[in-house]
Amino acid sequence: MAIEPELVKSANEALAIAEGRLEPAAVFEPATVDVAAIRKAQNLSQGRFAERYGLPLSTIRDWEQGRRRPDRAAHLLLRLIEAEPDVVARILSSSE
Amino acid sequence: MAIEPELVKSANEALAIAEGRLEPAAVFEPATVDVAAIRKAQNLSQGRFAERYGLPLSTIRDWEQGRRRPDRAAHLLLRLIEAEPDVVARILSSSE
DNA sequence: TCAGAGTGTACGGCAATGCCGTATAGGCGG
DNA sequence: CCGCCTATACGGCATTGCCGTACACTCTGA
Repeated sequence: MAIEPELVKSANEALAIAEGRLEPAAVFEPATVDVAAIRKAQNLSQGRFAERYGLPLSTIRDWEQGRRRPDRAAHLLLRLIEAEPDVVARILSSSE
Repeated sequence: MAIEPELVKSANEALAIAEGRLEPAAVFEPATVDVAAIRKAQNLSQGRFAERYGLPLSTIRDWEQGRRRPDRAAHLLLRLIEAEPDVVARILSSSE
């Protein structure tokens, strides 16, 4: 197996970070969100949840089934729905 | 020019709706959002806006330049940012 | 007992977006 | 004149958004 310069570089970087000689770069957080949990905390079925927040049912399904991962905007929105469900619902209903 | 059965069908449908014989189907609202306006209302540059709400600058750009249109989740999020900027910022900052 | 409604899992599939990068241009302070 | 900030424009690929269909399970009323 040939030596991969890129891997060597990365390994040295990891070592440097581990030893505190380097700051870890911004990492792309897996950003997991338990959509089902957020939804269930509000006692809503997938359908009613989707309807309540104006999102496509199929998209909710994809998220819950792990087939797709919500992008950043969706991610933030979900956290808002989790923390302030009524505020979100109010904004949505106003002017729609 | 050949007759297009689909168009004829649509035309008849439109007529039926116009005459009240049929309910208009759910229409996909163009759902335009003036991201730049929302951002400027908060006196933020594209960069600071993106940073403030944890969104990729490139995505903000795409939206403002009309190259891409925010999907439903993003759309709702933008309306939340517009109406309740501080609530959104607060939720975002908590736990990140 | 069985048809039907409601809920959820699973997945095919295409158009469209998300997000990264680079090039270009105008304004501004040093 | 150079560097910095801000914004427009766009190439490009992986991934998602969203629609549709098929199945399985549970509950309810005829």
